Order: sequence, then C-alpha cells, then structure tokens
Amino acid sequence: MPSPDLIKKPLFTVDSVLFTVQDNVLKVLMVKRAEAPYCRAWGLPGGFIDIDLDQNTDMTARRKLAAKTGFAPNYLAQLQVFSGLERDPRGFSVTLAYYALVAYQAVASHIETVEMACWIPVSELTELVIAFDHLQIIELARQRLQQKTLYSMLPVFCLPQQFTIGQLMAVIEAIIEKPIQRKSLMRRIEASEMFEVSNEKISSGGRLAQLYSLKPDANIINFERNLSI
Amino acid sequence: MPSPDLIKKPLFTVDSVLFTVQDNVLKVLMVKRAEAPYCRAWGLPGGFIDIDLDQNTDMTARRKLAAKTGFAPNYLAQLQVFSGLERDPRGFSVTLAYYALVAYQAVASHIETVEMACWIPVSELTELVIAFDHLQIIELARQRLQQKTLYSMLPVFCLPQQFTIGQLMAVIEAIIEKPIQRKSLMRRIEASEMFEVSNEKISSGGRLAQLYSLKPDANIINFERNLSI
DNA sequence: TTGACATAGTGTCTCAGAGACACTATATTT
DNA sequence: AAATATAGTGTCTCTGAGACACTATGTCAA
Repeated sequence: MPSPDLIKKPLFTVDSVLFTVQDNVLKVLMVKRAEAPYCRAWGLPGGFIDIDLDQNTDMTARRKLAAKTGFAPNYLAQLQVFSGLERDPRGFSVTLAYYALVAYQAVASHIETVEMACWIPVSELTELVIAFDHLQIIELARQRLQQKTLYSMLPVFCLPQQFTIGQLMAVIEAIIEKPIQRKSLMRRIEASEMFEVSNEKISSGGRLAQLYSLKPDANIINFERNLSI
Repeated sequence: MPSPDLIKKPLFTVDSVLFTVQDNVLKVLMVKRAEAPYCRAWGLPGGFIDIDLDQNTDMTARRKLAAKTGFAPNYLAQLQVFSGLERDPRGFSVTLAYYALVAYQAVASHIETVEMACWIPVSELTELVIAFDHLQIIELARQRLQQKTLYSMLPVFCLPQQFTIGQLMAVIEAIIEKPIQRKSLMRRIEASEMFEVSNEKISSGGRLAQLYSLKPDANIINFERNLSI
C-alpha cells in the first residue's frame, strides 16, 4: 500500500509518437500493451522516468524508444503534456508526449515477440483499439509535424543520411498530404544553406539524381513563409 | 519521512510565465519566495497540482496565478517541460512551464504583502536573484512569444477588450523589439477577419482612433508569412 | 480663429519568395 | 534510335511585407 503522500501524487509518464515514412505513407510506431489497463490494446511506446537512468525526460523518451525498437530517433522534440482524471482509469495522470522522426527501418524483432512493436499507417489507426487518449496525442503530433513541414526541412529526419530531392519531396508530400512544387523545394534547399551536395549521384529510373546530406553542423532553420496549404 | 516509493518519484510542479506590456515595456510577473530553497529569491508563480482542485495542469496554472495576482490570464498555453537532477537542490524535478498573457493591471496587493508579486521588466531580470532555472524558462517563453507575434495576433491578449491599432502596434513593438509598419498591421487585421470595429472612437492626442475588439467567436489564426525580423 | 503639431489611416511602389508550368538534361527500356 | 521516366532550370504570375509619401482629423497654443 502506498503512503498517504503518494496517493495524492499523479502518475507521471513519458510517451513518444515516433513517425516514419515508408512507401510514401506516414506511419507511427505502436506497441501492443501486455499489462492492464488496456491490456492487448495498442499504445504509444513510453513509461515512467527512472531517476537513476535518466538525466531528464528526453532521456526517458529515448530509453523507452530504444527498448522497444532497438534504434534511436533522428529527431526528438516535446509535443505537449496531457493530464486529467479521465485519461487513465487508475486515476489522475500526467503524460509528457514527445514526437520523433526516424528514417524507415524494420523494428528489431529479436528483442521481443514480433507483435510487440509495429509501424502502423496513421490512416489505419482508427481500425485498432488504442489505449488511453493516445489517438488524440497522435493526431496532435501529426498536426504539429504537418505545420513544421510547411516552414522547415524537418522531414529530412525521415530520410537516410544521403538522399535525393525526389525522396525529400515524396516524404514531404506524404506528411502534408498535398503535392508540392519541386522548384519551391529546390529554392529552399539553396536558400537554407543547410545541405551539401555529395559527389555521388544515384539512379532512379531516369536521369541520375544528385545526393544531398545535412551539413554536419547544420541547424534546422525556419523559413519566413509557409508552403501553401 | 516519505515512503521509499516516493523518494524515487520526481517532484512535479507547474509554473507560469505571465507577460504583460505596460508603458511599452514587456514585463513578467515574479513572486518573492517565502520558503526554501531559494528563500527570498524571485521565482515564477506556480506550485504543485492539487488533484482535488485541478481537473488538469491548465487549471493548476490558472489557480496558482489567481492566488498570486487575483486575476486570470487572457491567454494561457504550454511552453515546455524542464526536468533534471540539477535544477532543484532537493533532487530530480520536473516542471511544466506555461506562458500567459494579460492586459496590464496592478497586482492585487490586498491578498498578501505588497512585495509578494510584482511586474518586472524582462530587461531588468538579470539584476535580480532568480530561483532555480526560472531565468532560462522566462527567456524561452520570451522567444516563443516573439515568434508567435511574428505570425499571429497573440499580442491582442496584452490589451483590454477594446483597443486601437496604435495600441496593438505599440504592444507588438514592445514584444519583438523592432518597429513595424502600421500598414502591415492594418492589412493583417483586415485579412484575419478576427476583429470587429466598434462604433466608438477615442482620443489619443491627434485624430480620433477607431476602437477594435476580437469577435466573440474568433479563433487566433496564423498568417502564412512572418513579419520581418 | 488659426496655424502648428500629433496621431490615424490610405495609396501605391518595390521586393522576396511561393505556385505554375513549359522547357532542357540525361538516364533506362524497348 | 525512339519512347519514356525522372532530374533539374527558366521565367511568369501572384500575394503579402516593407517603405514612405500623402491625406484626414483631432488637440493645443498663440
């Protein structure tokens, strides 16, 4: 039985919405829950802070993601805190949600059973039983990702270290669900000065495509205008 | 003495950076701490969630602000969570920081001693002893406020319900610390369709100024371009 | 009463960058 | 060699921010 003090403390957890783009489809990493509440439902990877292991909540998010998938996100940022009495049957709870991006790779299945962690297209989430308010959290994360895609180059974090304009364009279009102009993307790549051209080109069914990569020290800058919605 | 379980739990608090603009100066509400740690230093208004009083963390922020000032913010939004072992001498701590805007009004001094809560110009914060990492939190909140001011009408929440373009312009300039073009502001007011013209005008030392107010159901929209930095 | 001044608000030009889309370049496939 | 596919460029339009001169209308002082 917990102490009286403890009863008054809310549960505090850290959850992450890890996005990737595979085959031009935006997908989210979901984990099949093994414990109550919402046992056997799908939920976001996450858990409790471990004060001995985690320097801060960012580390909690990274540790939990690594435990479920075996890899580390290319980009990780805070989304928002969700709190309240209704969101967890155990009582008042507080969740710090992160959103993260990674270049597509298969989930390491050797860690746990194959069913444990899985990429799910965001458009198919409604067909599943989702734990807690995680569907809302994912929806908000998607909106934030879409917004940032309109005024930054965030989607590069869904690509491998070297990539072509065509790949970047495809990933952006998968995220914002609208076609964009290749020309606009080229202008932004030029203007941002964040990228360097490789001396390699790769084949893609037509003229060879120039490979680009993020400069080692590059900051992700924000443009002053959005792409059109 | 807390239970062994409790020792492992981080301290979780909610703090708010409440901004206002008075006499063309951006100010922050600071509270003089009465308890350790950082007794007698200045800190952000905030405190612990009270599960019996607060439906969620937003309510915690509002409750604590009301307790210190006697009024409610016009706008309140999450800033970011700050966490770690070093930020509080008592051990690992987690703070959810909010930022908020209010039209200037004197802090209700009847609630506590006059010195308890006080508007401090952000430019003068470095002259004070500030508790914890609250200076960093305020700095991040200021940056967020500046960014949002470039692409939204957020600064209206620093003004009374009815206001003139000149007042709005002054508040924006106090926040971003740059002059802006009245014409650009007029265009945005027109385009946003968020405001309605009053049938009153007020005197301001020259030609009478049109009074505007937010439409009752208006959402704060985001513009697709920033004002120039 | 009138003229100086202050603040409110408009007209209109320039400029940057997004959208559109035709055009060129260069690979693969048949 | 021709068809086709993808990469990349040239250039026009369009929107909205910046600049700034101009008009409008109030207050105040002589």
